[in-house]
Amino acid sequence: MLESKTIQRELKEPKKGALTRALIIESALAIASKSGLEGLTIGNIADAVNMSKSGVFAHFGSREDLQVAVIKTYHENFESLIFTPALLKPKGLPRLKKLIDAWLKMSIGGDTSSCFFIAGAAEYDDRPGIVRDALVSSVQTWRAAILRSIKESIAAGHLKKSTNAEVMLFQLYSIVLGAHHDARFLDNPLCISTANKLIKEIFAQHQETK
Amino acid sequence: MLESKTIQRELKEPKKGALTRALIIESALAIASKSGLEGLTIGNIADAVNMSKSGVFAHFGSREDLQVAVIKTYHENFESLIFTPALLKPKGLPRLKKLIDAWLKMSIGGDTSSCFFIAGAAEYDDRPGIVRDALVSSVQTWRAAILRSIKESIAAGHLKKSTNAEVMLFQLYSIVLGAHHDARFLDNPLCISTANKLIKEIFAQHQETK
DNA sequence: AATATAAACGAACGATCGTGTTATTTTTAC
DNA sequence: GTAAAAATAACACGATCGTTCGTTTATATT
Repeated sequence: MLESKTIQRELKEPKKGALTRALIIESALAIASKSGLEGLTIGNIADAVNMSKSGVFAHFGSREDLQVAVIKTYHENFESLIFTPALLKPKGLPRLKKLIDAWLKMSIGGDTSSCFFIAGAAEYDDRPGIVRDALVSSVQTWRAAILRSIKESIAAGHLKKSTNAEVMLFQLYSIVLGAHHDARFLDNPLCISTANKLIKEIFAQHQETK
Repeated sequence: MLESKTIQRELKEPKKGALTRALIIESALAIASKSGLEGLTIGNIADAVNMSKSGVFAHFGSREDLQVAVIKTYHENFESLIFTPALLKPKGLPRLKKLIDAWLKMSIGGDTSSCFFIAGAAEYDDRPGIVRDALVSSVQTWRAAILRSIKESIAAGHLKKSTNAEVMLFQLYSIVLGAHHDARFLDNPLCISTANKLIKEIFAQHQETK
């Protein structure tokens, strides 16, 4: 139509292809959140967006490239949902607490969705390839962000100097993994409060004047 | 009934079928340890044992039943490798430490193998069916054993009375999950010593006279 | 040795997968 | 408005999957 055409021109040039590509990824994200990255097939995505398999396929060139694109988008969403909001908190312990808190809350995800960084890690821990590489890269970025915040907390005097940042990262990360495990596999929702309690303990442990 | 007759026969002299069935499971265990339970196919098992697909299939009736049989066998191996040896240690903290220590050591598994209870949990946390049910059942049995040992430690005065056994179970379990994650996904072998250090800390934390 | 039962095979099935090839439609550019 | 370009569809391919079926070979019983 002429109208939409004009409007599209006015809004710069988001070509049609880029739009449907984004739509495909969005739909793929929903599917993968429910069935894992390995549950993604060209066919079920095509069904979800009412397109032909070849139509979907043409946007990415291979299933693996599509999976990587999904991971990349998830990574961006993760940053704007978890990381960026935490930057509003003051550097140091407040920001660190916010990072972990928001992540824990999101990683379990009420109904069917779960955190890619956790679910994907298990899915691809023995499956080499670009999908695993993309996952590892994202997870390492996320871990580096936590680590940085821990170190800032130490530098700011919020945590004691003797704290080993890497060890504390492992502690916090393990708790979230444990909560994910208990919630998703064992269907035990109680674990959330347990995880919160333990996270609080970890912070306290690293604050004690020694 | 016919069943009891069959059972009696099997108990007397193990027919050929039972032997090859055991051989198939053994081979399937090796494959699944490397590629996960979902990496098990009738085809690759048949190749591994030099049999036809239909020959392998006939022993189980379905792929799912085969997977369940593999889990059951793994569970038995786990008990005789991790659980039973720990019973030699005196009830209480020594036995608990042995349980966790042996499990951590085995769960990472030098080369390619990983713990079914951990890898399987992630694989089937959103895949209902008899395979998931078998996994959950095994994991719950294992967790119950740890929990019991924690409570025995409290009763024996090795751990302080105020210790919440379920919370401590969550702590220990999370550390092992974290070690598994770091070792298998991030290829970071350093995590083993970190995990050991933290497990020691957890024991110490629950020993403090408060 | 003859016979009955169990075990294993080989081939094929229907389904689904990722991925090409080719044609058609839709969008963009002039 | 028209031509070039991009997006999508239609169709088919080879591979692999779990499963079924009829047959053959091995084992056990009498």
